[in-house]
Amino acid sequence: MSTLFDLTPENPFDGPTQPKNRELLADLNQAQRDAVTHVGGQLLVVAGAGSGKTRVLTRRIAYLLAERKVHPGQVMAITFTNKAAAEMRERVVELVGRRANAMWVSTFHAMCVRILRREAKVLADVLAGSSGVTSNFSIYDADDSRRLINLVARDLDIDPKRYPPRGLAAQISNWKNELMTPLDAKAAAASDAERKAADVYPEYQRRLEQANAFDFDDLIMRTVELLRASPDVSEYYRRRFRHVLVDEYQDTNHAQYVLVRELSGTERTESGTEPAELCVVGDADQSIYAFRGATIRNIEEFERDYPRAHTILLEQNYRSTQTILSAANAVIARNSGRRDKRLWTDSGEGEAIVGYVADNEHDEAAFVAGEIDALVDDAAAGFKYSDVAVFYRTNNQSRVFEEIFIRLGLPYRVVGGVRFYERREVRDALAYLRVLANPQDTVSLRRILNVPKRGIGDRAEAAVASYAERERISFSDALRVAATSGSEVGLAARSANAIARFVELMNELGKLVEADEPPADILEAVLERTGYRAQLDESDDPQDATRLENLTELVTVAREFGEMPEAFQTEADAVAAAEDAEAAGVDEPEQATLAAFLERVALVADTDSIPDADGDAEDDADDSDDDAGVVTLMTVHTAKGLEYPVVFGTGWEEGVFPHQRTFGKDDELAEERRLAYVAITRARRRFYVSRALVRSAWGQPMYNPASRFLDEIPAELVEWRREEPTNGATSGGLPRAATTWGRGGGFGNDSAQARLAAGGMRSTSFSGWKDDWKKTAALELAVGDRVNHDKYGLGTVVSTDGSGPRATATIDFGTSGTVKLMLMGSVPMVKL
DNA sequence: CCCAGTAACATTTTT
DNA sequence: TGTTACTGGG
Repeated sequence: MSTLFDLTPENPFDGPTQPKNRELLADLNQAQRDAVTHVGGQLLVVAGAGSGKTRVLTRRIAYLLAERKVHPGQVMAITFTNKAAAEMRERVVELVGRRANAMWVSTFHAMCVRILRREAKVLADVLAGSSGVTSNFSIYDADDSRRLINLVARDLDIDPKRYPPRGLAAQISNWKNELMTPLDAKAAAASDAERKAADVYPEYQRRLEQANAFDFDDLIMRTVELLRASPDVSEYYRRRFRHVLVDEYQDTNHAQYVLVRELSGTERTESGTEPAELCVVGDADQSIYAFRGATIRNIEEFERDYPRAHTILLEQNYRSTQTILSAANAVIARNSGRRDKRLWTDSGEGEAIVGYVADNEHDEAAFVAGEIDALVDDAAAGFKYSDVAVFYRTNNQSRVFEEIFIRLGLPYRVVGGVRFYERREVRDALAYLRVLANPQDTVSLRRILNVPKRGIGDRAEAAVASYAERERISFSDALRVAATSGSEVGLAARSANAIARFVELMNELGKLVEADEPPADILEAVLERTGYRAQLDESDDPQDATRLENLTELVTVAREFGEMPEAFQTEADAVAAAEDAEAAGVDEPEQATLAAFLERVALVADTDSIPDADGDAEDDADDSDDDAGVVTLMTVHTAKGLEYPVVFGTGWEEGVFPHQRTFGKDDELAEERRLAYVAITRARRRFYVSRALVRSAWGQPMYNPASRFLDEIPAELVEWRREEPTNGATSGGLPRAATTWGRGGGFGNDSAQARLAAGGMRSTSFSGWKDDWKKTAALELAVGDRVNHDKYGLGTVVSTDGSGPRATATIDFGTSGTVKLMLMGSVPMVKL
């Protein structure tokens, strides 16, 4: 059975593929081959899940280079993630060799940054509202831009209660995604909230310009504006890139759509440049980012916008069993107005989908954990932990899984949530670097002005801000005035002195930048000289210890970046960057280095570290005792593009998945359904679906009926391991039943939870734990205690957290690693 | 200026 | 229920 999967030519992660040029087409099906070899005009490849879309893209590029003698420098491939870009480049290099490195393969955003930095001079001349922009501009992420919007809204006396900054930010972002200027927005604003946002928008843009900064949306929008405003620039890129390829096309928003159109062109230019060959690959059924501005319209109307476009459908799936595909097909078929597409495979029916109805979320987690245990134990099945993924709709659902996985000692990893570069200490440190690279960066400057505390309080900051406003100078310049003549700005001597010391500090650090010190050294200096590290060192808050570690990690990242840039940017990037810098007249390498590091950090998400099905995650410097890897937990959204032999789809309940918020909104419900489709189609061999009759939502027990998506899976495909009890209180499906189930603490003894409790596993009942935990002797541990754990062996308690049923201890088990364990109930561990 | 208490909030999030 | 952001007292 498993050989069926191993032998499929498709899974691009499997096995070495090194076809010679002639063999670029050998292992492709007809549709794939057509897509690879198609010549001319625009090509739309509608690639169903698992149909080998990445393979088609990479082969097409390889084919262009090897067979059609296209120069690599003429190829631009655009993706959404750095990971996808790196992967694509790597595979093309595997196919045709290193010269492929001369291609531009990058994300939309990275590509735009590259163009904007390169053309900064033109930009300042040509574009209204960009005269303050230089090539060392900062990139503001969502958090930065929200801060700035917050400042602007406050200045405009907008009530943050009625018009929360995040709402304003979202609205402005939407407008930018639609390429709407502040004027357009003003004209279009229909509601009160929109009018407020339209008031904020122009001022926000002004402040961005003043800060020499672009937000994420600007990167795209301003590039479009640049291409439109400057025929020379536009012509340059059109001539240069004769082949434009776009991955995940269904996720493009309007601005990105126009960007691609501007880059590739629709007709011959005056100077005789023909439109580039444009190849876009996507799947409307996997469009799950409409809430961020992605519009299916781009794919659905591709043919209308490009009347001569050719379309190719990839429907043969090389990933999943027919059972899984049939389920996915049946669910997605309920969406109206879609292009009919039915995935199929010749690899056989496979196992039935397994369904489970749990009493509550803890029972559901117990079922999942138990099942994973069984799958991995079953040597004949041959599954490793790393073959398994657990999906949920919202991040907060990960908690129960973590709890039980910890209790049972199942190795796991949660992907998503708070990301490294979003941690406060990391952002603080980076803010220093950004100010050093770009002193006009007001948001970063104000962020670190009094971090660590140095006596520049809110009042002083406000005084400087209003002085800057009054004199129409930047905050940074105002700060310098305040440092020399505090009274001019209206400051007490004490504040002025504090500011003077701060300015002096930044000047000192600035010398390091000018001296072309490597980013890591500058960062070290920042951490030392600002007292940031010292402050954390002195703290006895255990969280601060983690913060220190994160900062050390950041230094390491910077160090690696400085020492071997090839680990971060490819050789071609380096060459092109140098070339670009030269073209732009940027001949200050020290700027380039720090700026390059910051750019990297700004445009990189750390989803890049998702452990893949082979279990060798990039930054998995882990302590795993065996090579079985870890179970991966994540939201369905982050699962897009991935695949696992075994997938657990959890929380398939009305109100959870589909989410409550989407009720009554057809378009959003359709997107939820696509999300369900994505979830199912991630599975290669086994798919599990589960739901809980009762789930605590914000402290209150909620009774949730089965998800409509569950009902849409043909019944004959599902083998129910446990169904909803038909007797008793729950049959009515009324909220009052929730009380019965939620409060009763009882569960049928066929539940996974009950089995777990009865089966001698180290567990007490979950729903009754509030009453029970006191009876069960919880292990009382203190820092420094030595313990012996059945699974991990000898260890030392590093820290403890929580109390009562939530008590946990972080224990260093030496070679077995450091593990966080719950102490409630009978842990398989004794205190020595 | 700092912290602690509390009110308000609670999809999804490639960049 | 758990977290985060703000406010007011010390």
